[in-house]
Amino acid sequence: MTQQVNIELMEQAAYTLKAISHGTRLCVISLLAEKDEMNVSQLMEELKCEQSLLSHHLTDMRAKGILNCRRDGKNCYYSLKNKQIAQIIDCIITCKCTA
Amino acid sequence: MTQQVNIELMEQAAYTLKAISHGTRLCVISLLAEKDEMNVSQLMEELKCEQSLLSHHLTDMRAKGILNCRRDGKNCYYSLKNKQIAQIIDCIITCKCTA
DNA sequence: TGTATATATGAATACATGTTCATATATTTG
DNA sequence: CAAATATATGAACATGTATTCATATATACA
Repeated sequence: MTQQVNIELMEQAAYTLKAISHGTRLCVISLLAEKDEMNVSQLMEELKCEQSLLSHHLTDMRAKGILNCRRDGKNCYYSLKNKQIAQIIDCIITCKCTA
Repeated sequence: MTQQVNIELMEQAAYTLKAISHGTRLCVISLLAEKDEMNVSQLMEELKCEQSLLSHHLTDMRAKGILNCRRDGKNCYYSLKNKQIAQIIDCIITCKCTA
């Protein structure tokens, strides 16, 4: 009586996917995949995103285990908890191209 | 003056990601990656998902270019437009394990 | 200690997505 | 053609997510 799909596992995957399914958030991931670490001001500048809004995005992604944060003086440096997550971006783009 | 991230591209990627970021939808993708084609009744049975709700999910994923649909008599058979999309599931699961 | 800078937080609102229910449509078969 | 089966659709409602705005907190520095 083995299941064909592990529904629980898919729910977990969906939880993480939801947390990154947003233009700005994918941009953050893409940038952090390249630069390893960036502080909020740098991200704001790069993404032309308003301070508070960006902060909400970052805080949420951090809460959901996607980002790490380290404070250095006045600045907070964010980084990817697991760089592999950036592969998802390539994966979807490839899918659309191959479609 | 080259951009560091292609915001447009990330928005497009987010559009597709949003369309699959749901437990049931990931289950559908996972099943179709294995079985190539399944009709709505088979999916309903496998996923214990109510007819109308499943139909909405399928119709939307089809509209967003993720699924294909072919009618054969009374049945509609769904399939993945591009099997590569199933890699996203493995990708996230791996990310969480490696994290 | 007061002021400036960097970032976070909370509440309110706006917007999007998921779910349900009733009903419509397409196909097959008697 | 009427009934049964498989699936889709639309409207209403519920729920979740994004955005804004005002304000709080943390750190550095004069």
